[in-house]
Amino acid sequence: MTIPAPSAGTNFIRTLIDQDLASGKHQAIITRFPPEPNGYLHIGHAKSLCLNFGLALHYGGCCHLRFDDTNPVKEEQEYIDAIKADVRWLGFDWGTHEYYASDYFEKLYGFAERLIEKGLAYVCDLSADQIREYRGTLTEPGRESPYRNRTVAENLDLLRRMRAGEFADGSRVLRARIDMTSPNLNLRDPVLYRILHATHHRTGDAWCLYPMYDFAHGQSDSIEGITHSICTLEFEAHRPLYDWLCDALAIYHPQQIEFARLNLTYTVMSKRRLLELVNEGRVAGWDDPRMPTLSGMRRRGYPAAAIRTFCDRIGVGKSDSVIDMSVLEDCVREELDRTAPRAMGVLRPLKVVITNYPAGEAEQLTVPNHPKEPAFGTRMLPFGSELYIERDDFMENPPGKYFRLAPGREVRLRYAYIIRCDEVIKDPASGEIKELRCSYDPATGGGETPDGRKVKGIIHWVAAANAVPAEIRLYDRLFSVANPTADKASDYRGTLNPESLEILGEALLEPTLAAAAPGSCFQFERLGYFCVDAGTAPGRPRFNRTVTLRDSWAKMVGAES
RNA sequence: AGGGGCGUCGCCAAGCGGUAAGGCACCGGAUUUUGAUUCCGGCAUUCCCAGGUUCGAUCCCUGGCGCCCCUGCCA
Repeated sequence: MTIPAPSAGTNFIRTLIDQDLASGKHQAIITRFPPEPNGYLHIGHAKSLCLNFGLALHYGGCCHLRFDDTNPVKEEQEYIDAIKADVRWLGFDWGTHEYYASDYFEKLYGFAERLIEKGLAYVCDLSADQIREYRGTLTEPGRESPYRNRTVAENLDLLRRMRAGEFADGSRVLRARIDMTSPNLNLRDPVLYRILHATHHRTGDAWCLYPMYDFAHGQSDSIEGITHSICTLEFEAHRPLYDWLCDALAIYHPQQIEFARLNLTYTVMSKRRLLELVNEGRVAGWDDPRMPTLSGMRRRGYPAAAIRTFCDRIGVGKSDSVIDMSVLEDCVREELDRTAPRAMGVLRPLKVVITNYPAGEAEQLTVPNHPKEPAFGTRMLPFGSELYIERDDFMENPPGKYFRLAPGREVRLRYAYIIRCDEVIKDPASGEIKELRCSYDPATGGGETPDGRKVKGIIHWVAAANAVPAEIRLYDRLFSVANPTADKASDYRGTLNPESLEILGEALLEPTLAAAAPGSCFQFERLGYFCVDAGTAPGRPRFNRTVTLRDSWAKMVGAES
């Protein structure tokens, strides 16, 4: 596994840590990545991963992987396994530092009793609806619960009986005793524990009492000695509670720091919505190549290194932002240009017969696997009298500046000869072009043009004789609008792009591609980067298009229409 | 409306009182057996607005305006 290089750029969090190190507040830093195992990781998590692990790498500190598993009704082992696989794939190593909030349940419960003993928490019998009523609103203060002044002894007794399973779900909760008039609603006696008779994926039925996020997260940070607890902006209003709890319990007090979560154009980034897309069958699963999940991107062919570069490039700040998808695609192209061997494949084949090439004969061309990197070596490419070219590379009535094949025109077959189109054969009934009759110039092999004539167009091709039939999946943006959730009046699903997946069943590839291993990535010359799908069947490969090449011709044509 | 944040180029983002980095996108041009890559050049007299302090302000002060988050026994 390649070791990710720590980011070169700086940000407000690094500035803050530099100060903490300089002032002697800390000698070393410990961060953590705290996913809840209730879904798969997405590119937004990658930002957090790169930040937290990157900081540890940069400062020679340590980053813990901690599962925030305090809600048994939503969490599953499947997600834990998937999350660990994704973190590893991204290139990060948590060593022995794999933790679970559920490992701290006993300790957390002890904290609860400590709070009660200090008169800082109480058992409340109000229903969920009543608690909401008592909480007040953004502008009006809340009212104190009638159970707020129970004695320490009574609270302790009740909490113990809650733990013992004497009460039904929802009948009682443990609350912090803070201030019902606080302008920060999180401080209006927040719920710390709720009763949940549910089987936990790790602790089984040992508990029927589960801590809320606010009473688990900061405490777990404290237990692990986290120095900088980095979370997203929406937890900003929780920070006063985070601080209050650490102080009330008189435990080690980590510093919570918030940053802006990642948003990407043409996709959604909430686990709830991604789960909906999966459950409603709008995509083929969490790892559908159109999904912004790490597993989806991996299947799509995005290299982990490209995702790390992306996270570096976008920076870390506190202002809400939406990153253009082109930034990610640029990172993917940059990485793949360096690392992907070249190959030839025809997506939508058009038959070409070379009339002056001896029928039945063939030759083997030796061609490079990378235009700039000799270390990639060479491979053999068969050439014969029957070939296939891309339908797009021929036009009967080409517009100006089109320099591919057209009747009477010449074009070079990449790494082979120059051919001229002599005849167009059509289906008499439909008028569809069935085949091209061309002649080749034997003197122009290997890139030679002895007479110095100019042939601007170079196209890719595949020899018919040994062509490998393949299925190619073309992906486009999942949504057809840049910000699917911007319009709060309508459902984001209405903006799903109906053309986000196009399946091409008749593609033809050069022979070497038949044996390509699942997951391996190639550049199909002039088309884009493609990777062998994880679910590919032997004998008939299935490729996913990772990303197209930049295409200034398409841009020019698109601009005119 | 109460509280907490944020506002520098189309999208991100440096900048921390001394006269606006960088990336993506976009537009030119060179090289090229991928209309790819690479390369070279262009792209904010201006930092949400208005006042003020200062020799000097994107950076400090005051007042506006705009956007985001908070009323789960989710995280």
